[in-house]
Amino acid sequence: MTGDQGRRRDAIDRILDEWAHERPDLDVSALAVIGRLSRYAALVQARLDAVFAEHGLQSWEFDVLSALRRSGSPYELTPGELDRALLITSGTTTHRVQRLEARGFVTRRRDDEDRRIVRVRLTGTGLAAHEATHDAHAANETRILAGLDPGERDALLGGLQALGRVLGDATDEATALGGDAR
Amino acid sequence: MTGDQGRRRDAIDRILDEWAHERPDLDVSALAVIGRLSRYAALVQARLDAVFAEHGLQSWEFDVLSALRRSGSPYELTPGELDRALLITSGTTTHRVQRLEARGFVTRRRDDEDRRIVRVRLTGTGLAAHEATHDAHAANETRILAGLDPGERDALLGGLQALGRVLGDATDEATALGGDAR
DNA sequence: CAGACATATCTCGACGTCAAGATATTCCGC
DNA sequence: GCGGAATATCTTGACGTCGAGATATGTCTG
Repeated sequence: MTGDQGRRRDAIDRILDEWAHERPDLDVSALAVIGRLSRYAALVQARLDAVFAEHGLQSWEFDVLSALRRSGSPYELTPGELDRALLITSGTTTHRVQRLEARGFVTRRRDDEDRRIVRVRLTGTGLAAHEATHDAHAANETRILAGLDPGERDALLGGLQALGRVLGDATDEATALGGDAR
Repeated sequence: MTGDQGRRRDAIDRILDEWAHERPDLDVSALAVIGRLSRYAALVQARLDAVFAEHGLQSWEFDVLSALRRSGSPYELTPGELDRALLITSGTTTHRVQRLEARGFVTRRRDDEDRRIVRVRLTGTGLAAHEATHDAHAANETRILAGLDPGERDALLGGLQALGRVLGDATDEATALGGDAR
């Protein structure tokens, strides 16, 4: 039902073949989707990492800088906001911010109104590091998808949007860990 | 061009909105795809992890057991084959196999013909652990996708297959790290 | 206004992974 | 059959993340 006539066989096809041989009774159609989602996300991430590395950044560094940048002037968020934006735990945020502070990319200061709150703010250096990397990163993302024809690309986007709906990824249901967008 | 009329807005839409406000000149259409790919892969993984945890397994444990199981009787692979099947480094494989051996799920032995090679074999206990978890896992994957209508699901699968082609994920080009399929 | 609860951040220890290189074994060309 | 290259696995140290809980501050209720 999914017309893979003539398509080049990939690593997931081989896994499906193995299951078909070992357990022909199984329905592997969900695996065909979820296996690819997982695998291709990892392959794409590796390609993104390569460009970040060329600019002397780790993915996690770019993620934080990007979250601050897109929040708009004065490029400032609290650790809690970073937790939620990046789907990471608070301990991870503390650690990330410490290292970005050490590189001079952000500053930290207590809020005076509510002294529980910390304000993490992009420095000029941090903004410059983001700017210097962002164009190459965006071009990289565009290049990765350039091999898709418009129909395929729309299908992928539409399918992912539907998946997002199913996963309940709407404003702040904030269930889980890992992953992010830059 | 991608008709998101009436679609519920998700976390990626909010990120795109922020960029549209901060840098209206940017083309964020690739981010709309790749951001979702990354985020949803992580959200799906969290759901899979939950079922593995109910069965006393970590994802990485199930991954290894599954690779051995689907390889067919005698359920035996070398560490190198596991590296390639699971997209992990050899050091990680050594570590994983040691811990699975400690749990009694696999055995390790040197090959007699070629003493560089190790044979990692599923034990009865390991096979049982896989069997006990596999059905729930498969049902979980099916359930995650159950909210998609057939057209959406085909679009997602087709889009991912096209992406796989673009990423060059064909037999053993083995570029990168992370991710896997179960 | 005291006490209980809520919120925000940080600390600590454990874990899984990677990258680079060490070791052991086999293959190959001469 | 010897020496160097190739292959397979393991070792080591560093790193990023998590989960649970500690600390500090703020809010609300009676």
